[in-house]
Amino acid sequence: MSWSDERVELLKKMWGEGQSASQIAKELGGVTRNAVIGKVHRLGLSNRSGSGNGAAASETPAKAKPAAKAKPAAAKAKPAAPKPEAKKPEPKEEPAPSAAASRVKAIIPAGQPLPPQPSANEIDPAALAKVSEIEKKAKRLTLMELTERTCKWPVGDPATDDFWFCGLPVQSGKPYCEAHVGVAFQPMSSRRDRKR
DNA sequence: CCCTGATTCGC
DNA sequence: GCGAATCAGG
Repeated sequence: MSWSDERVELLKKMWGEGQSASQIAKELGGVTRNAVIGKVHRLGLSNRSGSGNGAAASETPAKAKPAAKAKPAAAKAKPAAPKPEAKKPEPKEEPAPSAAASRVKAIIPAGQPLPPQPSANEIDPAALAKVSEIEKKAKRLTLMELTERTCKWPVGDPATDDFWFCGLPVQSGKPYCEAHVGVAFQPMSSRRDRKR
């Protein structure tokens, strides 16, 4: 694969959007993230820290990057209210994307919170807003496309066509992306005790 | 362990 | 110019 004009443009665009090199590489196809980074440098893009070296200017993508394009996503879907438990038409049980990898470790370690039950939970509005925000950028993966490191947050109703998994990069080790970890880990504080 | 970008250097 | 290998950090 060579760096055609179009590919370079896409590279520039995505880099400008704050996409990671690996994501760009994946999108382009036929190149590794190293290739992308190398090209970025050759193009004179790259960092803003200008100095030095050694230290990677780690930037958190999906942060302060208002980009409303890239992928034409069906705009709608009700914000928030993810359904727990994806039931697929197979008599299988919980999603177990680890099939291949297996033996490594459980994808969802015991004690890991499951998605909140819509009826039995109140989630921080800010976290929810964040979620509906990122869901626009979600990869919308199917069950089979999930991997050990894609967000497994279910969106929509499994019984309808509108069902998919977030699919964004997970937050190290956890089963969900950053935003979804945010709501999944909500401490049940908003539990005002009902004084019967 | 996973990830990120940065740099080097043989091709 | 290219990108794998390596480095450095989170």
